[in-house]
Amino acid sequence: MRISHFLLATLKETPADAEIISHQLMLRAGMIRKLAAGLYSWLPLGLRVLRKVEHIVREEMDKAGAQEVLMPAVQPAELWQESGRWDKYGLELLRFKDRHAREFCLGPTHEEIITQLIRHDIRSYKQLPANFYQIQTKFRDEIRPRFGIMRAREFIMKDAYSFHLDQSSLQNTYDIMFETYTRIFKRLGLKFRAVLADTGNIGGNASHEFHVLADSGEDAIAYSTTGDYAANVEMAETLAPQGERPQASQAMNVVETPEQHSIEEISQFLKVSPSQCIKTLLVKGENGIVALVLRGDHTLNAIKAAKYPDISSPLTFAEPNDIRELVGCDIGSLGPVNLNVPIFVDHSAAHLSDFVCGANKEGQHLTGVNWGRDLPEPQAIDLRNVEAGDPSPDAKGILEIARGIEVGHIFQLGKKYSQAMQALVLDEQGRSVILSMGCYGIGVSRIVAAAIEQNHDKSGIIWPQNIAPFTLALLPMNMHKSQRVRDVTENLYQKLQEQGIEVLFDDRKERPGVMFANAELIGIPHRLVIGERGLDKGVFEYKGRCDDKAQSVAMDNVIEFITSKIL
RNA sequence: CGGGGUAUAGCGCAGCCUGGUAGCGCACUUGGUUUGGGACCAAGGUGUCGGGGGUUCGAAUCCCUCUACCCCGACCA
Repeated sequence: MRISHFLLATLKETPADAEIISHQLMLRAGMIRKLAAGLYSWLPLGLRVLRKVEHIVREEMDKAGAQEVLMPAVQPAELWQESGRWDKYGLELLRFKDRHAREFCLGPTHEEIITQLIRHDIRSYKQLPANFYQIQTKFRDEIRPRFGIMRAREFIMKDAYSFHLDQSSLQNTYDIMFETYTRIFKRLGLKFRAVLADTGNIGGNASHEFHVLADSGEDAIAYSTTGDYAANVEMAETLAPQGERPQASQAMNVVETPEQHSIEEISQFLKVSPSQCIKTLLVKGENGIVALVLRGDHTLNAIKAAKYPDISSPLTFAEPNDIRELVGCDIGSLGPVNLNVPIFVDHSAAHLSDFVCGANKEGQHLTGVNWGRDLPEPQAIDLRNVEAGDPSPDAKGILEIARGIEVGHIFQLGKKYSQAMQALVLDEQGRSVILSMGCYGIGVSRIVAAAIEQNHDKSGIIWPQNIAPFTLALLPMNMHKSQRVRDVTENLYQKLQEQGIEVLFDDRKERPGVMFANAELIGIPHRLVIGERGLDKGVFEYKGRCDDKAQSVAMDNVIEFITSKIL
C-alpha cells in the first residue's frame, strides 16, 4: 500500500477526552473516530487490525469444528419475553418499536435467537453436538461507555453457542473451546490468563474468563504463584485461617472515641492494627437488614456475599436512615455486640480474639471483645476479597493479584435457555430431551484496544506481528530528489509484495522525521530505510519496532532477510 | 440514574470575571528554502462561539432553559 493512496489520519496532539493509552493511540494513529458516546467508526488502518483479529478467531473456531452463522442485530421482543430476560435485562437492552408498534431490541447477545433457530432445525440426537458462532455487531446501552473501543456501546463480538444431549458432551465442547481460546490468544501474540469466573447476567454454572494482562485492566485477577489456580477476584475463595482461635486475654471495655469513625481513624486513635479491628456493614437481606462483619484490613466481596440466600442480590447497602432507626447511631460506630439482626462473619474476623469494634453508640468503641463470651459464636462464611499473599484455595502456593482486561468468557449454560424456550430433541430411545447449552464469547474489537494497552511505548503502538495493520514500513529518504532512491525503492516495493509481504510504502514528500514518527506511532513491526547513504555502501537499513538500533542489510540479501524476520 | 465538570475553526486551547462585533498553536492550501527523527519563511482559507429564549443600543461574555459530551460510582465482551 502506498501512503499516497491511503488515509493515514495521524494526529500530533491527543484529543482531550481520551483517558487511557489505547484510546489515545487509536485516535492518534487514525484507527478510529468517535461518532457519539460509545459509537466509533473504524478508519482503514484500524479496520485492517480488526480484520486480522477476526481472521484468527474465525480460523480457530472453524478448526474447532464450530460452524459460522450470522444472526440479526434487531431482535423481536417475544423471544426475550419467552426467555424471561425482557424484564430482567434492564436498561442496557436498547428497546424500540417498529412502524407497526411491535417491540424490538438491539441484540446485546444472542442466546434467544440461536435457541429459536436450533429448536426448529435440530430434532435428533444424531445432529448433536453442534456449535454455531458468528462475528457480529452487538449493542449494549452501557450507563457509561468509556475508554474508546474498550467499553463501547456498539462493538464486535464473536459469540458461539453449543448444543448437547447431556452434560458430559457439554463439558467436552467446553474443554475444546477452552483450548481453542488459548490458541487464539497465543496466535494474537498477547500475554493472557484464563481464570475462574462469575456467570453474571448470562447465567449458568461453570465459567472461565480470558484476560489480557495489563496494568490498566478493569478487573483484578488472583493467581497462584506456584499452582494452576487463577480466578477473577470476584470469585476467588479465601481459606479459613488455620489453627485454633487465640484465647481471650482481655476484658471487654467501652472506650471513648470522639469523632473517630473509619477503621483507619480508630486504629490510629487506639494504637491497634486495623487487622485487630472489625468492621460491621449493614446490608439488605431477604427479610430485613443483616450485618456483615469483616476484619478491618479486609474488603467486602459483594459478588460472593450476594450469593448467600439470606443476603439480597445484587448486594444493596442499608439506608442510613434505616440504620439510625434500627441501631441508634451512624455507620461509623456499628459493631456486632448486642446487634439485633442476623450476623454473617467472615472467616478471618471470626478467628480474632480481643478485637476492637463499634459500640453502636456515637463516640464509643469496644475493646477486648471476644466471640463466644461477649457475643454469640459467629456463623463464619467467606465474605472478603482475596489479597496478595493469601494462600491459594487449592492449597498450592500463595496468591498474587494482577490486573486484566476481559476479552473472552466461556460458560456452561446448562438448560437455562433451552428449558425456558423448549428446545428439545429426541434421544436414542425416542424420548424428548431438553438440550444442554454452552456459550462462548470473544470481544473482538476490545482485543484491538487490549493489545495496545499491553504493547506500546512513548513513540506509539507496538503491534504483535499477527495483527499488525502492515508488516513492513518502507521508508525512502528524499525520494523526490534522488532518482536512484526512487528506482531502488519502487523495485524493492514490487519484490516485497510479490513475496506476499504487507508493505506500507511511504511515498509522500515528507521529511524523514515525519516518516519515522508515523511508522512508529502506527506500530508497524518492521522498518526498512532506503537512502543515498546506504546505497553508496550497497545496503538498506533495517530496524524492528522494538530494536534499540538499526542494522545494515546487504541489498542483494534483503528479501531473504526480511522473510526470515517475519516468520 | 446520583455527584462533579466542559461545550469557541478539523485537533488542542485562550477570550467570559469587568458586554463593544473572535484569537493562538497544530493541521490544511499555495510559493520558496530545507531534508536521516514530528523543519523554517511568506501568503491564504476556515467559525450557526452547542441549541432556544431573555436582558441590553450592543451578548462568546450577563440571566433562564434545553441538549450533547467528559470524569467519579453501579454493569459488562
